[in-house]
Amino acid sequence: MTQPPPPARRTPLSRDRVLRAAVALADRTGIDALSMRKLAQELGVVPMALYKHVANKDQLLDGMVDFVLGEIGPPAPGPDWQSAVRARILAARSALLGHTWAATVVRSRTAPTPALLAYTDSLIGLFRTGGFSVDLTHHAMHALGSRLLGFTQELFDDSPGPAPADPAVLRAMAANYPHIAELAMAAAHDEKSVVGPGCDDQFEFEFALDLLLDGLERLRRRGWSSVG
Amino acid sequence: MTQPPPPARRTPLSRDRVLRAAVALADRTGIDALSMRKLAQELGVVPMALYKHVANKDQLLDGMVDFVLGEIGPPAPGPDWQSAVRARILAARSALLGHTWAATVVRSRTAPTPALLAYTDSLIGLFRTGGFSVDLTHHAMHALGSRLLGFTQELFDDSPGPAPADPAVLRAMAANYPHIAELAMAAAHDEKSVVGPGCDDQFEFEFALDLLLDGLERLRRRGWSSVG
DNA sequence: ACCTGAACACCGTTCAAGT
DNA sequence: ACCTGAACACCGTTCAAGT
Repeated sequence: MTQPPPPARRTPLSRDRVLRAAVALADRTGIDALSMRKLAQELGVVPMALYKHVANKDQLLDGMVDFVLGEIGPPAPGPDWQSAVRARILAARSALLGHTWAATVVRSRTAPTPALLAYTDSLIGLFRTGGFSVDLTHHAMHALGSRLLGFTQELFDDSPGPAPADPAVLRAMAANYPHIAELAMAAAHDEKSVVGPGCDDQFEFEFALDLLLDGLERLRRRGWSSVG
Repeated sequence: MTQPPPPARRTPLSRDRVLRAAVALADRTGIDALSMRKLAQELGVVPMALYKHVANKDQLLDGMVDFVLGEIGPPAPGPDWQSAVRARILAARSALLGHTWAATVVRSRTAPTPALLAYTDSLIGLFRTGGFSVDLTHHAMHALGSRLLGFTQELFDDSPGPAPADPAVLRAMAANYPHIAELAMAAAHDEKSVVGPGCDDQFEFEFALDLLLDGLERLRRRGWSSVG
């Protein structure tokens, strides 16, 4: 006659709760350690329960991207298109930098999510109201690419390793790659660097961004057109 | 007394043979279908046999990248730094485009491989002999990033799907994302596009590349310095 | 000493059996 | 109708047993 105790159900699962847990888990343990099984365990739930709220893992990752993009906030009006676009891109950058895995996951997506479409649409709007033709806006969007979200793909991770390598190895490096060695030496002694010896990612990002935005402004003023 | 027939050994395994088979398999079946187990099967070998020639799968992928980079060929001298750099980057691009998986795999690598270091070194050399300071060269390399290898990360894949979607969906898209719709309409009707309606990737790549190279040349002429 | 089959510790997802 | 445990079809890699 005694009924079994009701299962100690936590607040019922929802898509939102699944996504929040996934973001938190990825923040804590890294994106490689995020699996459907571990996420289910985290939520005190059997793996298959997740599939009621996300169709599959790809859709989970899409949702996580949208969650982060939601932290960007609305565009702030600027005195001109260039500072408005610049501010918006840097806002996206700081949102993505808040989650170490975010840029990696965005890179792996191919289909746009609603938040990404909305963000893209707002940026196109900034160009158009700033006096860009449809044609030039189109090429500007392609030229900026992932930089619109505040990150870039570097050739390789050039942050200096924890310990300087074996001197013999270093000497061999310098002999084989003299130009790289010259750059590395200069960067290592760079006083202005914020992060100590090595490269200041934020400076490099803004340097490249301004190079592109300045170039685009020059084309706009010139009335550039790809069909001309 | 009858000896067992000698095992019908194919030419013995070597690192080079493993890498060539991996490249061929990835070319044929895509990078997602490339597993250590399938590669071993392709070579008529037990999976563990591969581990004598590559330490693990990461090192296999590194080797594959180096194989593709080896197809770039040596730098050709140009009349000026800008055309020399441009030609070298476009050569890298065409090498990578020969393997659909190459850009994806390069993106996933973090440590540089010998061929990538050699390529990077040669590009730095082109800047330096072209009159760039160490400082400006450093920032130029960061600004170009993966574009040095001839590819960029787009925000999302905007190539038009095979069939135009449900008209109701299209109308909803246009209502929610008016600026994107405007661009998409213009691109779809673009006569000059090489690939039919849609975007001409090669044009977009060169547009952005020239925007950056032109900007860098302007900085070089001005004697720009980050510590100034 | 060398080689390798079986095993380990995972995956994402399907599916049928249970309530 | 709903839920879920077990199973399926894979992974990369370790390791001990066999030659």
